[in-house]
Amino acid sequence: MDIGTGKVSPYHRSLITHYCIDIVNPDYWFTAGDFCREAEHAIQIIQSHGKIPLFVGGTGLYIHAFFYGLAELPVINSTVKKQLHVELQQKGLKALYEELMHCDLHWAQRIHPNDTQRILRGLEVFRATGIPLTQFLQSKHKKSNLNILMIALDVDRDILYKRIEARVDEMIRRGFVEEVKNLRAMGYTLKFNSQKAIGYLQLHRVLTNELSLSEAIEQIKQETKHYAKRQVTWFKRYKPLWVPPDNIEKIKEIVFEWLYKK
RNA sequence: GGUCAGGUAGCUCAGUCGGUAGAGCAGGGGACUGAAAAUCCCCGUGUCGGCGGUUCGAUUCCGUCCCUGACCA
Repeated sequence: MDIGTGKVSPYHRSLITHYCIDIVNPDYWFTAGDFCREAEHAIQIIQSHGKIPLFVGGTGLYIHAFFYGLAELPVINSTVKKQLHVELQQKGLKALYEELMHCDLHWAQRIHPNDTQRILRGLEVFRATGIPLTQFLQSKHKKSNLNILMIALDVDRDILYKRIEARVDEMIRRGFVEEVKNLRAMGYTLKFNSQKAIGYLQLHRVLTNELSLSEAIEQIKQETKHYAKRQVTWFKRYKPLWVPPDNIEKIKEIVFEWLYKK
């Protein structure tokens, strides 16, 4: 999964060591917890070389989980998850939400009755452990020892959206469809979570004749714009330093100023 | 040229038996504790094509003109 993920090129990777890339296969159910452990490990290596780690990316939950803590939670048995999906089909979401109100009222009140994913999460934790999710959440540990500088790239929305469209067109040009064909040939179909990522999902549907290529491209562009908007919402919350992305000198200046102040 | 069907929110369309209108999508804002490139919440005034007429009152009825589409010449 190189093209559709916008993975850093081998050339750039030869210049700067990147961590947490190519660490799992497409059949692995990667989680925020996995990310925190991998990132922690990477940080230790980087710091042992006397260097400063840079987190680069846009997955709001992963960043949040790493810097602001994640509760200690056991891995939930996948049969519990599968059972819940079956029940969702049979009984409907309302029934599951009502069950959640009985086993974890605090969680149920915190989330919206339409929020399928969080309803399932609350139930799977309770069913697997007998303990409400909200009780686990009280035990999170903060990484307060970290001194971080958060920089966010500030681009006008209409320019951002135009760049997203160009980026998707470029991915297609570079052989994104072929990449998904190859994944299918290796057995990586939509039953794997990794294949539900923006772009992969739509192209799998093209290859099963559920979508035309042009429809898929439009959808990928649209979904990416929505995603970018959600990322901006995450970042705003941390009150980062917003910098013009093309002004490298300005960014360097900010970073050095921060380093010396430290 | 004629007949018919349309012209309503950025787009696709509902609707008003006459009391100035609402859905989906797009767009904007927000939430976010192991699926997160996910999941979900909130936000809808627009000469209802133009001009006349009828009416207390017209986007709605009538006339006329303009535009689009289909069909007939």
